Amino acid sequence: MRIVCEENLNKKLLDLYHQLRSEHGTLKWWPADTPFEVALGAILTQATAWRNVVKAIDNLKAADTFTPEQIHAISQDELEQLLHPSGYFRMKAKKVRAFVKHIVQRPMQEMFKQDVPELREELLSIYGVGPETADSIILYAAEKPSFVVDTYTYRLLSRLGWVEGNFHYARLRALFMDNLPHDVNLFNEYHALIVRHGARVCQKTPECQACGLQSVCDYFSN
DNA sequence: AGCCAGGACTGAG
DNA sequence: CTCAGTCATGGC
Repeated sequence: MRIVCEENLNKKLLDLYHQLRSEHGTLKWWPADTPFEVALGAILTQATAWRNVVKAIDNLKAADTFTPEQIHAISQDELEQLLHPSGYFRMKAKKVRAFVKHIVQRPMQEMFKQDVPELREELLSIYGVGPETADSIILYAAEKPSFVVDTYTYRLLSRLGWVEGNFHYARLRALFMDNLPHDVNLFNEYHALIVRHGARVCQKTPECQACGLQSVCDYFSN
């Protein structure tokens, strides 16, 4: 992946942000009540529709198995059954177990005392936590400025013609973080808007030649 | 009836 | 390091 146009990326990224906001409003993510629920959702939503994640989380709540300690106490088989509707349930159970094992020994609030680079490294060291999951936890649970990138982000920028080539997480994240103020609320809303845009608006229809959001397409087509 | 969803890990070249 | 294969359910 390479960045096509380097100049004025700062302004372009802010313009795109405001276009998305005018289209979708203010979202104030993440759909969860606690930092642990954010992390759980971040792992469960890997390559999975959010509606299926909700089913799994509801199962955990209904079984009164929703604290790190409670999840840590049950078996792999039991966890697999509860996570079943979220897909990849064997892998997800393994990942969730690795995560709770880590934070039972070292609570999230302790981890969150670190700065972003150290916190990110620690999260990445946990089995099942890759770059997007780590950044989601940092931004939406720890509330520290680490930009979250996903396939929707790549599609949008790719269709706008700002990047070319294969998806590259680190370069895409750097594109945002090197050209925007490190503001938690800005990063929060920006990623949320991109996902909302991608999931609800940007369909792969023939008429969607660019990104699918008409105002964005119109605005950046000149 | 396919196609694909807010990825990460593994092994091969 | 780059990349295909693997994991799996449920909604449209």
